[in-house]
Amino acid sequence: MANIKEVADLAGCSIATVSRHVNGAAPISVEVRARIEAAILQTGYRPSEIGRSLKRQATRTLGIVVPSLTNPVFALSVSGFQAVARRHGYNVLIATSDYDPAIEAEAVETFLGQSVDGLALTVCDSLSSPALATIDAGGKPNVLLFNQADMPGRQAVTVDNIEAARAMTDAILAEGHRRIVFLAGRFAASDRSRLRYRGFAAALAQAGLKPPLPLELDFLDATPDAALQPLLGGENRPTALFCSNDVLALGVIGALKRLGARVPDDMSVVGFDGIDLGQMVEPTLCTVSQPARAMGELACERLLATIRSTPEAATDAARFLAFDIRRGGSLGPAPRVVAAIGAGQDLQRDNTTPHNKRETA
Amino acid sequence: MANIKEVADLAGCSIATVSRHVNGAAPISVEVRARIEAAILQTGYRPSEIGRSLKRQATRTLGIVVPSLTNPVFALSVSGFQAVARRHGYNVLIATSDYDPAIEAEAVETFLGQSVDGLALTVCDSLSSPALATIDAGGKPNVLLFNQADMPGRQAVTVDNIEAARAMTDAILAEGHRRIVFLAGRFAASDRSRLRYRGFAAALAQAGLKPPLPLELDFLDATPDAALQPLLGGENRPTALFCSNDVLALGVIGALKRLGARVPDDMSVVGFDGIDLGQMVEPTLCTVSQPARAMGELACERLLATIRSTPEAATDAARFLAFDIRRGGSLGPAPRVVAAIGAGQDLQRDNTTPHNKRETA
DNA sequence: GCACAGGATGTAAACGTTTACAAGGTCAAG
DNA sequence: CTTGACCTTGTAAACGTTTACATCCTGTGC
Repeated sequence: MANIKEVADLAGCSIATVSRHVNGAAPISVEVRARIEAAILQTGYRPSEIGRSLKRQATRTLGIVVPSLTNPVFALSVSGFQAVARRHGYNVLIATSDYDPAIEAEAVETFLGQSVDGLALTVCDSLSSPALATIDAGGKPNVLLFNQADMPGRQAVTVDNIEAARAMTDAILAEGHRRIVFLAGRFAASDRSRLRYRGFAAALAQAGLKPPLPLELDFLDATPDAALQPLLGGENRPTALFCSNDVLALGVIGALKRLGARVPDDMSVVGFDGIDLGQMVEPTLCTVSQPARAMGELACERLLATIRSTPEAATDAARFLAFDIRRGGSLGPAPRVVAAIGAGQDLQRDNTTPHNKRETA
Repeated sequence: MANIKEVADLAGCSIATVSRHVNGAAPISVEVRARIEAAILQTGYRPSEIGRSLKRQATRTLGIVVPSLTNPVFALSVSGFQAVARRHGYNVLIATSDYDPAIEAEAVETFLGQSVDGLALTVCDSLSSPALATIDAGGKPNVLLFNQADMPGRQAVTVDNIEAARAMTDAILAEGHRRIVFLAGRFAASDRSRLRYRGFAAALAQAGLKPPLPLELDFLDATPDAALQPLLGGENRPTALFCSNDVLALGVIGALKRLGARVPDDMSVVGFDGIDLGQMVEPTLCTVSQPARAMGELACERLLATIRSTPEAATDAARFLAFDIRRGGSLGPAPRVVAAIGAGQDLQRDNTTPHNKRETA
């Protein structure tokens, strides 16, 4: 509201002097300083960052685009990103794409219009993202988050999705499972899902098994019961489900319970991400844990380093972070006798372990 | 990068004409239009929002401050807020206060410096918030989210926390519980917690019971086991716990299980917020559900209405939204025989309901 | 007594827009 | 032919800063 000119007039000096005082850019005589301070107090003057940005050609603002905030793994990374930005005096503009490449591109467009100093992105598909192309064209500092680098030189903060999924699949195989199905939420709209499936398929192939096609579930549908039903019948039903992320896995576990299946006795379920919630449910969720908050923090640090063109940043731009196969009650040994799940299940149980034994033991 | 002048020079016209074309503000002859479009394509020109903002004295940017993004109830509201903002062509700056009034105030300060057009806030304490005072001083459009209005005329999107907690407490009492403890996360840093406690205490008093003091847990501590232990011994232990929010409630349920208590047979637990996760765990969480996403959306709509000074907005500025007492398996009847919980519990059980009966029935 | 250093302040341009106002042109009505 | 209406375009000011450059003082060293 009050601008620098008002303050200057009130203090009886020029706007340059006020600016210098506000920025501590030059020594100001005590008398003038006192008058300026009084004027600032009286007018409630606050320097306009937009005036500054215009002059400085830098906004001290970063943009971050994620598919959604309702998946804790993204919320957590945004949280870390924002915390680091704040610590360095940067603001954060946020946008969610809802897994839609068009919205994603539009968000990037908007952010570029806002002259953000840099961008962090979790895109639907790093290989075909129009958003990424736009950014590259403009030469804005940027970093991928959760996506893997689509080209050499691209900064990316992520785990190796293929290797992680392979390791998790090996863990499932080690429990004796032989029929495992990969469930994906938004398979088409997530390159992470596809990479994880590749790791899954590779592990199965290495074990001499033919990997079944992934089954796509719309995980915005809170009750995937109907979609799951076909997996529960027959002698050849799967005994384990690899869900492409934890939110999906928790939804699937809930659906399985409603359908009368015990997890993990009748069906093992594993996820990917390592959200906290997975530790709170029973059985606890077996999953691939990635350090989401730290990833958001690191993405921000890399981005700031790039903006300040600290060369150190570029060094291991795309090196993978460590993941962790987190054991949990939702993965158990394959049942020795496989029975169809559903009505009449009680008669067919071959395992009478109490539900909570695993956790309270 | 490229600015309007470059485009104008390349197109052989004045910057005013380019501006008019970009904004569709006036008819442009076909030839000139073609030249301008070519120039824009060639230069990759994108109008600078910061130049616009300076001229227009409006940024089309909103700020939102919440305590954290890791609590789904806030993440969800931010998500709704951002979606509505986007739909109206507004950007969103985000900040998290981590329940610290100082950070909260600093964030508001920063946002004002950025000349946001309006602010949505979930403050620690609406009655003593320095941030709120700052905003009022500047006269910026603003709306509280989850906080109740601290003064007449303040816009606030929230449920009636006192009434909601009272209703939930009545539901607990109706199950026969007589010793109920209120557990709060960050009691000191959340006016919502305090209001909910007041409703809780009022309901108990009305039932002729003396409300015990609230027990404060640091819910950032993932394992509140030690803090909970004292509540589990003796004949006079509580049989129900009212947690001030769902995240805390889920943490408490997890801890209780580890400590050997069955929920709800040995101990009932209820929460507040109605996060989706509560429906995925077993037993499902009994809670007060508030429509977090819709609240974020409404907050944004109210804010935009205020910015455009549509009078309609001010009408029911602070009217409460409806809440919903969501039944769930975590609230059961009070045990007829109360036994201490811990080692040897198996011998003292007076209720042999299978763990999952409630859900699969 | 003079030159010069250095401190404090002012002047004005620049950053990228939008827009009031002015001006030029074309055309139709009188 | 003149007038005015209307369409298209240009000129220049304004938005709020920062900062190079200029200016004016004061004081010090010779």
